[in-house]
Amino acid sequence: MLDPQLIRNELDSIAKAIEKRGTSIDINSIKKNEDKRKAIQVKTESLQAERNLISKEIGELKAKNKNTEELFNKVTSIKDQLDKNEESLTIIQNELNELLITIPNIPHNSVPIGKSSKDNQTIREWGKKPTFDFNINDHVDLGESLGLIDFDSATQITSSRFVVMKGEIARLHRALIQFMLDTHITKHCYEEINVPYLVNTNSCTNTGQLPKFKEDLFYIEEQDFYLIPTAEIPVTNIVKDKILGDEDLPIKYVCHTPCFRSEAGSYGKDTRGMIRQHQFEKVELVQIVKPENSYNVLEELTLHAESILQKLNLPYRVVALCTGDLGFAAAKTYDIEVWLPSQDMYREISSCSNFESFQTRRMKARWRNTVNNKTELLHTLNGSGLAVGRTLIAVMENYQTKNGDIIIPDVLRQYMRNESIIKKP
RNA sequence: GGAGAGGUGUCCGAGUGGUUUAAGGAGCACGCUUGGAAAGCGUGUAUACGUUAAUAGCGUAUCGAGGGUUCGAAUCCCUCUCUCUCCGCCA
Repeated sequence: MLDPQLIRNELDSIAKAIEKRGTSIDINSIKKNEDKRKAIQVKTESLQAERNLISKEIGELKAKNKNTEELFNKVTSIKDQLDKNEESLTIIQNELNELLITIPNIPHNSVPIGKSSKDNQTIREWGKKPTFDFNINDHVDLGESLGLIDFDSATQITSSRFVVMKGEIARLHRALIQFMLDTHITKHCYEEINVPYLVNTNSCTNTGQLPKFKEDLFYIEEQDFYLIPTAEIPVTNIVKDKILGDEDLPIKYVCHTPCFRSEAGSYGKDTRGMIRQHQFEKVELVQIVKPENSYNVLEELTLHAESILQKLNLPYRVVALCTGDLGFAAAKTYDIEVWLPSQDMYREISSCSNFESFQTRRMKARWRNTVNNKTELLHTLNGSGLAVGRTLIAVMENYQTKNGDIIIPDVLRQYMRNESIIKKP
């Protein structure tokens, strides 16, 4: 949600900024509704004030057993007016809110202008792409010939876009999670937390997944809960309705969860393998910070995610999303893309965003500024550190041998009984 | 799943229709007092929105959430929600 003050006073420049995303907002109906809202609200509040005053007088007179008929008549006519005003105020506020809640965040000045992912800007590349003197396999062939990845069973159990991992691959998957958590906890000073995987509507609205992107989520109608598509939702909502002190900040959480995405509208996309699943695991970094620090923190948080790839020695690049590719709630986003030899391209493995006060305004998450003692909205950031399934794919493909074995990266061996290779049986 | 009791400010806690403008206490902040501290005394101590040059005043809303009754609701009614206790079930 954007600042209502800004929307009121600088609607035109906001509209311009939003247009960079390739979406437009209905300035006229916002303006019209806002003017209407203001007029009705002022009128309603003054009627309420009048009513309160007279009601109090009635109370005082009654206490003295005096006649209240005159005041009674007066207040009755106010009440009729007030009822009408209150009713239309509620309607207009709801209408306005529905409009405002569908407006995306304003892109930061440093975000490159563009229409689609083609216009994203590569910021840096890291690592040396491996060369192979044999015909390489993708993770599907590798996993199936090892007998350790089983898509057929998953389809049988549930449907397509699910996977069963076994033995050393399941262990490697778990090793990645352990390694990521341990790194962020000990090297980058995040606090580990464990959160619910089912969330309510309000939490999803606060972080921006609702109301616009309901079709991307798995919904449990019975209880009106959603399966989380990312730990961002439960973790960020921890600060909902809180006023934090200077000493509480910054908040740095790392959280491992499964993520559930319906992937509606991606039929035919990445149908092979584990790239795009309905269920995958992710280690998520979330920071809640003072506004003045948020852009430095975005750089820092991105580096934290990158460091996992560096330690795994997986080649990657960092891309600044252009205005047209930016997510709904984000003001700025860096995607980290890992090298997948089988696809001969970089694929997204992390997305690090600064949401500024977009989410905290919906959440009412504030801190008390020690300089002026006023409450101010916090800034929120998050990034995958990293998507585990895709990291597993990258490890398998980049570390494969001619025999179809997988070399275990050095940093993971301590989690793998110090073994150095996953061999075919 | 069944039965019962609850949700009031930073915290504890009073409050069953009208000087409640949410009592009282604790905590915290500032001041007075003191050689210093404690005690004591005094003052202050929520959030959001509107109005405003203003973090001054004034107005409005908020006593778990939403709706209703009423001139007037923390208080009465309805729905939901969360917490606690007992029983049942259960990893």
